[in-house]
Amino acid sequence: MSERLWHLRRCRLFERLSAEEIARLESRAMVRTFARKSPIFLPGDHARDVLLLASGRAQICNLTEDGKRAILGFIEPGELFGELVIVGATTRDHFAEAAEKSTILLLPGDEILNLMENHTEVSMGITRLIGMRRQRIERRLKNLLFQSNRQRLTYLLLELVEQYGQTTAEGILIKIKLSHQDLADIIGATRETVTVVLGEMQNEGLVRTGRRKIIICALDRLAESVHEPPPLPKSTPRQTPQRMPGMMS
Amino acid sequence: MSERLWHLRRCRLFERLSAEEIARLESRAMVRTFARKSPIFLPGDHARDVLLLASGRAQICNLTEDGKRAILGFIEPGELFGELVIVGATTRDHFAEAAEKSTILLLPGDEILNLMENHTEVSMGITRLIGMRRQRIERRLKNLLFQSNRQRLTYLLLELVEQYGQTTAEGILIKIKLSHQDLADIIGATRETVTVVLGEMQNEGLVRTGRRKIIICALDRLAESVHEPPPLPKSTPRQTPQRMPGMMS
DNA sequence: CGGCTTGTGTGAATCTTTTCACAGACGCCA
DNA sequence: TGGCGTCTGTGAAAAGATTCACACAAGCCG
Repeated sequence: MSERLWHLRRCRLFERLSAEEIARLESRAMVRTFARKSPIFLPGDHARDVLLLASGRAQICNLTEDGKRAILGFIEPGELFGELVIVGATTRDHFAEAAEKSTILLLPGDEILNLMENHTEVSMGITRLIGMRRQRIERRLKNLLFQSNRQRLTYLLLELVEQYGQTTAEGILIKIKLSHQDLADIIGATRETVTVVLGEMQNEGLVRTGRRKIIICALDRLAESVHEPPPLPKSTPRQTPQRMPGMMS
Repeated sequence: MSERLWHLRRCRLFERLSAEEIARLESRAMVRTFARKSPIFLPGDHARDVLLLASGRAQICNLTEDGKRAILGFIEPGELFGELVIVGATTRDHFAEAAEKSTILLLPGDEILNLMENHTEVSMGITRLIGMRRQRIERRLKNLLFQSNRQRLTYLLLELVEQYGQTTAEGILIKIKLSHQDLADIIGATRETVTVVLGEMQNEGLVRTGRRKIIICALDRLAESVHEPPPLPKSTPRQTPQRMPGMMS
C-alpha cells in the first residue's frame, strides 16, 4: 500500500469514503517531507492545497515587518491545516513551519470540495474543524486583550495543560518542548518578561521549570489566580466514543 | 406575508430553498426585538438557536472579570451570528448586545443542520461564514500582538475603512458611530490613550475627528505608517441594494 | 431654555514592559 | 571530553500605557 494511502486512511475525516473515492484522492495527493525549522508555506504563497500533517509537528506563525514571530498555533499529526483554501482563500495568510522533521500530504482543495459536496460527514467535519479553531483563536484573543503579561502567561499555561498536559508524580508535565522565546511569541511579550514571570511563579510554588520543560505544581491555584475553573489535563476527550488506536498518542 | 418569512427571504443563504423548506424554517423561527444596549445573549447561556439580525446592529463582546468590555466584532443586518452552535457549541462563549434597537430572528440550530445536509450551498455558505470570520479574527490577533497602541489603532482604522468607509469630499468617512471608548474596547487600550493617539493623528493631518465621527484624510500615509497597502474603501459591496430610510444619517 | 448624560481633551504620577547588555548553564555532538 | 550554540537569569535605564482627577463641549429631553 502506498504511503499516501496509508496516511489518508489514518485520517478520521476520510474513513467513510468509498474505495474509489479514496483512490482518487490518493492519486491526486502528494507527500513531502520537511526538515526541522524549514518553511512549509509562506504568507502570500498561492494556495491550492489543503495540508495534512502525517508526522512531526508544525507551527502556524505570523512574521511582523520588523522580524518578530507570533505563533498562532501548533498542528499535530493527523490534523489538517491550510484548510481555509476551502472557503476561498487563494493565498496564504500565515507562515507555516515544521517545528520538527515532518511529513505532509498535500490534498488539492478542489478535490476536498468535491468530497464535501457528496459527503455530509466530510463537509461537517471540515466545518467543525474551522469552527473549533475559530473558537480557540477567539478565546486567545480575549485572553490577550486587557491582560497583563502575567495573566497572559497564566492563560497560556492553562491552555497548554489542556492540550498537552500529562499528570505525573511531580505535577502536570507539559509534553511539548517550548523555550521562553516560544512562549513569548505566543502571548506577544518579550523573552525576558517570560523568564521573570515564570521565575515568580516558580517562587510561589505554582510551577517548576527546566530547560524547555514546564511542570505545573498547583493547577488549582494557578487557575484561581485568573478566576478560571482548572482545566482537565489531557482532557478534550474527543467526542467520538470509540477511539482510534494510535492516533494522537 | 409574515414578518418572519420576509426576513428569511432577504437572507441570501436561504434563497434557493424550496417553498416548503422555507415554510418549515419559518414555522420554527421566532422574532424578537431588543432595545439599544440590551443583551441578546450572555456568556454561559444555553445555546440552541442561530441568530439572524434583521435590522439594527449587534456587537459581540467579551466581559472580563473586572468588568471591562472587549468588542470582538459587529453584526450588520442580514448577517447570521451565534452560528457556532452548528459546530456543537452548546453554550455561548460571548456576550452579544444590541448596539441599536434591533430585531432578530431565532433559527433552531437543528433546523439549520438539516438544511445543511440537504443543500450544499447552505452548507458551504455556513462554512464560508465561519471561515471568513476566523480569518478576520486571526488578522486582528496578529495586528494586536507586539504592536503599540498607535499601531493597533491604525490597523483598526484601516479595517473600519474597508468595512464602513465611504468616500466623501473631505476624505473617507467611517459610517459607523464609535466613541473613543468603543475604539479602545476593540484594540484593548484605555479611552484616554485612544483620545491622545487620535489627537496626534489629527495634528499630523491623517484624520479629522468629531464626536463619534472619524474621517480619514490621508489613507495612503496612514497605511504606509504600518507598511500595509491601503484598503479599498467601501469594498465588500453589501448585496442589499435597498436601504431603510432614516438609518445612520 | 436649563439641566443631564455622554463624549472628548489634558496633565501628573505610577506601573508595566521593553530594551540593552551581559553571565552562566545546559546539552548536543564532533 | 571539550567546545559551541541555544536557553535561561538578572539589572538598570527608558519607553509606553494606565490611572486618576478634572474641565469642558455637545446633544437630548423634560
